[in-house]
Amino acid sequence: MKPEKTTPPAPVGFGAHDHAHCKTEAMAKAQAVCEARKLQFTPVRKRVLEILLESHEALGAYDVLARLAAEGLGSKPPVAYRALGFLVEHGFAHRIEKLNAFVACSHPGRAHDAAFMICRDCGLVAEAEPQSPLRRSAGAAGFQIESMVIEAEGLCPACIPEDKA
Amino acid sequence: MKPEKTTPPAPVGFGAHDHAHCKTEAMAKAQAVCEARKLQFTPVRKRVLEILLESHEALGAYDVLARLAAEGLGSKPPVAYRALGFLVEHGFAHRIEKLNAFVACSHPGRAHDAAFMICRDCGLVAEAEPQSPLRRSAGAAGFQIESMVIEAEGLCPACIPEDKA
DNA sequence: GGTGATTTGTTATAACATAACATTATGAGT
DNA sequence: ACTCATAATGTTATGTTATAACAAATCACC
Repeated sequence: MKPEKTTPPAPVGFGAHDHAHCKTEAMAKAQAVCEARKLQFTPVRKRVLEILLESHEALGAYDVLARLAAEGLGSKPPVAYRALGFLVEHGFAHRIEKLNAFVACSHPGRAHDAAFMICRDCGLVAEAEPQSPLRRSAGAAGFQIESMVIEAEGLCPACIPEDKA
Repeated sequence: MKPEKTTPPAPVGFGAHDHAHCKTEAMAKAQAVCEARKLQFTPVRKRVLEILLESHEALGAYDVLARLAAEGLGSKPPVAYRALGFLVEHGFAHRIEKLNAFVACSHPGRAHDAAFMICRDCGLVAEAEPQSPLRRSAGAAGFQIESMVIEAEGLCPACIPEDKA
């Protein structure tokens, strides 16, 4: 449930990693991308990304809103939804459809499809490279994919009971 | 020589097909599976499946409910949600997370992952075989997948503008 | 420092979903 | 057929997620 310290292996989110580094790096990256693309990385947007980055759990828009409200940064749903929309639109966060919730992106900056593994026990969400053949088979069917979500729900390594590992 | 794929997992939903056959076959299959598993294929459940089968568009629970209500089969949300839950649980329908909506399953009877291509223009939803490598890479990461959704949104062959085909 | 676009604040409501409990139907055993 | 247990449906109420619409403030740029 609680990440320890080491350096990040493949699927980001599960297992030990330097989460402080994880956060500061993501914030720095977002900052840089916003400057490069002349996007306004406003206080609300910045704070929402920080909130998402605090853990690898997905947060609902209303969870985020509650945090903002507690800090006097906005108290009505559209404030949260707009900030989250901005973050998703520019690749700093992803929406997890199965949970109606949001997670910070594990490698922002470049556009990419994403695949997620969602632990139904501890709530951690790990982002992986999708490599889905669906893009190819969609092409064959004449379908033009504009966005794709891949989400798997189950048990993360830490939450699998001893006798079933 | 290139191994041409013939018919097998052609994405069901787009393109011309004998939809009447599509419907009656799916209903017959559901009927048979229910008998085999001693499930109660009640009027409400049957009717909801018929409603979903009327097209390859995804229907929201409240759309389904409106249809039921018009026929005197139930008028409160739980009626629709329960019937849809039954159909999804037993593989006769799928939930499309991106749309908060439901489609009839294109090949019910056997348990299976599903991948969907959702046309944002005409609303048709085609079901394809997923063949996602995520199951393998999840295994490598020690994650036990219990359910998986793959959903691509874009334009179906019929809705792609001439000049971009 | 004016101005046009963007962002935020706010009200109101729409859309989606389920908890809890009463009632009715089913079916299994006698 | 009767009874009990189980499963399904009906109903009330409410909870959760999301957006439309418009006003006010702020920003980017000349």
